[in-house]
Amino acid sequence: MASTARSQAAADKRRLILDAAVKVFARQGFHACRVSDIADEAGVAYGLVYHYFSSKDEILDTVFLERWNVLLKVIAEVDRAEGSARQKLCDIASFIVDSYHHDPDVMKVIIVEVTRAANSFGRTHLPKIREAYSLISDVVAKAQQRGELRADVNPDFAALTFYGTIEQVLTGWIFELIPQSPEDMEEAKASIVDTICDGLDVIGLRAT
Amino acid sequence: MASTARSQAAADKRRLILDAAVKVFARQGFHACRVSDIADEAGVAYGLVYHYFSSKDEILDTVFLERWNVLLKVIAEVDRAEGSARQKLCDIASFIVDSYHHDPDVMKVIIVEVTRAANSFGRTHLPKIREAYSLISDVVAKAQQRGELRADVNPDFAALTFYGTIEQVLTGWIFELIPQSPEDMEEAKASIVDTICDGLDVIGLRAT
DNA sequence: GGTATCGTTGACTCGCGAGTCAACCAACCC
DNA sequence: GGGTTGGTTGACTCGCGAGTCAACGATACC
Repeated sequence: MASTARSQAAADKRRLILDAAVKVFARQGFHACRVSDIADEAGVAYGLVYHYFSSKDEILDTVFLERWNVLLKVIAEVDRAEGSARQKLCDIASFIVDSYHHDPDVMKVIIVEVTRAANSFGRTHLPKIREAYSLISDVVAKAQQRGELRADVNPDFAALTFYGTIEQVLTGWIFELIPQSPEDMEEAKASIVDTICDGLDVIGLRAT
Repeated sequence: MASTARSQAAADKRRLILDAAVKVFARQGFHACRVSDIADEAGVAYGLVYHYFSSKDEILDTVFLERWNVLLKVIAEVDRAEGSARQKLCDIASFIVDSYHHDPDVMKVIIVEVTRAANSFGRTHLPKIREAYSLISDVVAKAQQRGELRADVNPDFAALTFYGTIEQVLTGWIFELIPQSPEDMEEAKASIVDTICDGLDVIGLRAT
């Protein structure tokens, strides 16, 4: 109904600008780039950006929320499903790694400009970011109740470790500190979960 | 020799500005604050800041390097000392946690404005930051050779997990996501190492 | 006590880039 | 085909804040 040729074209333009913004943010960083860079990348006039978005900030907010809400939905679904804690954590890690594999730019922007940008957008979106921590914490807590995971680790702390490791791995890829071939990515999924669940100690050395 | 009353006073002023900058950076963030805020906080004239530092950036660089070099020295010393891997990792975690306990503002600035600021100062100081990863990786690798830690975990990956967890915990404290009484901090030291070394799984569930 | 040195001052410049706006144009409607 | 709506344009404004600089003042040295 609201889908005349005209309003469809408008929606496309908005998408076009959003996608261009992701590219530019990923390439130059949010603060280092100018709004004119986004307009140029999208091939539209400067002013049009302000027709679709009220500010430069709003563009980044939109990029972040669009993707983060998907992540939250996926984690919640994983939590509700049947399966072991290890499987669930693996599913979550896999989804994030696959997201990066599929579209490195969006993930780079989200992590570098929001999640890790504690003083600017990270602060604004702290509640949203905490939701993810909290959902992961739930997965751990439930598994502890089933006796599947050690009960003597604070589930919030476990969530911190799990998410922290994933973020570090993605950051490593983003800044080319660690290899990132498709095989490396596949391996990382397992490594993350194994390290978190099994620990670094050799078997048998484990403290009671 | 170079320690006339005058040059001593000059060194003190430099220190004064540096300390004021830490306070201001911690309170407002590097980008959000103005150089005049630093001058005000230090109780000196605007221009004097530029007598001691060539730019706003150089102030943050100085704050970061001063402290980070201490960290690198400590990790290297820990690595050289006798002791189990668990003890060494605990020493490193303790040093970082104690640093935060002793002077939260400096650590906040280092983490928020440099270490986590991947697109601005994090990029500039990447080599320095990597040194820390590399030193931690060495600690793990040596312990693996002694048969003390599992050999099937990439030591670089282990370093990522270890440092990532610590950074997340400090970030949690900085943004008041997790409790940070002196007892919490003491407990965190042990929790970090236990979780990393022992894993989340209940004993016996561990994969071969 | 005269003068060179160097710390200290704060008003000023200057470039940058986010956001505005008046005009323009193309599709749709009657 | 005249008019209305709504997308599109890009030159312009405007505030901000980093960095400059000319003048000032206190200490050291002879």
